[in-house]
Amino acid sequence: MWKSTIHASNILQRAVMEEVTAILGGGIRIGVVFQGKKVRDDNKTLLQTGISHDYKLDALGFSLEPNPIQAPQPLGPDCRSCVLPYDTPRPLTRCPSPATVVHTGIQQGRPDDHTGTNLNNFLESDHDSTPSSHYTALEKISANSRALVPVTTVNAEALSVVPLRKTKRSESTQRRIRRPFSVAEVEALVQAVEKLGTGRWRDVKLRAFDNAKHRTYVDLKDKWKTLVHTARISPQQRRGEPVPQELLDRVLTAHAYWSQQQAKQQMKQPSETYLLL
DNA sequence: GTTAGGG
DNA sequence: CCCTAAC
Repeated sequence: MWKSTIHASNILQRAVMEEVTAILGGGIRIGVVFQGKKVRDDNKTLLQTGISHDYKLDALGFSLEPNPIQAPQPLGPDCRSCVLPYDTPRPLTRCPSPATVVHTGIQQGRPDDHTGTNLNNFLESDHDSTPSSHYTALEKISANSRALVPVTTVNAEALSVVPLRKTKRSESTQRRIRRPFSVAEVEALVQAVEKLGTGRWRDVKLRAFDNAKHRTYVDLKDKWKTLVHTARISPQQRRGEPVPQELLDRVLTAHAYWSQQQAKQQMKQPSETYLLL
């Protein structure tokens, strides 16, 4: 009976949680959340987002984020343990960079590229172990610092229901910081997959990202999944540093090749399971 | 520990 | 990215 209530509260709770947790150290920002998804103010209108002012307003929520200048900064390279012992709503435990200030001009352009351009055996091994790098914060800030607040009509009810309770994972595992793949990394991934296929991520990792501590084979597998998707959508729908079309083409080619390859292998070994039956 | 997929 | 069922 109270399903709808739970739903609404979950959305807001999660929204607040995510914002307060992942962006600490970022700039002050008021993000709008719709159906559990943050609404990017990129170039999409509320309408395009699905929010059309009269219904589903209960699915709208907002989130407030701490100002970077005020955000605590007594954190060292490893701040995974700076969490409050109590069920506080996600304390400021990130490792933001104090000196990092919003570069109002970075909007779409990413300050990312800092990775060597040597494709063959690039492999970054240093600047990756420091979560305090400003990239994350900068990205978020530059991405959308223009606070938009069309949350006027939000039901006071829905808001009041927000548990604002303890955040799961709080004490334990801190969500890893976002690290967009550079074109160089994509190049290495593609090259490795073309050679090893899409079912040996462990090997792909060892082959092309052996010294990239922050890239696990699961990450590579996930990245490949998004690359295939990216290659299929229109260039206009893609985000982040554009990946050379040439690479995306190779992704589709390799994906098609290994897909058939995988199908053939399953044809020869229908699993000895029922050979035993 | 590694795969494979959904969340 | 995370979470995890399967293996």
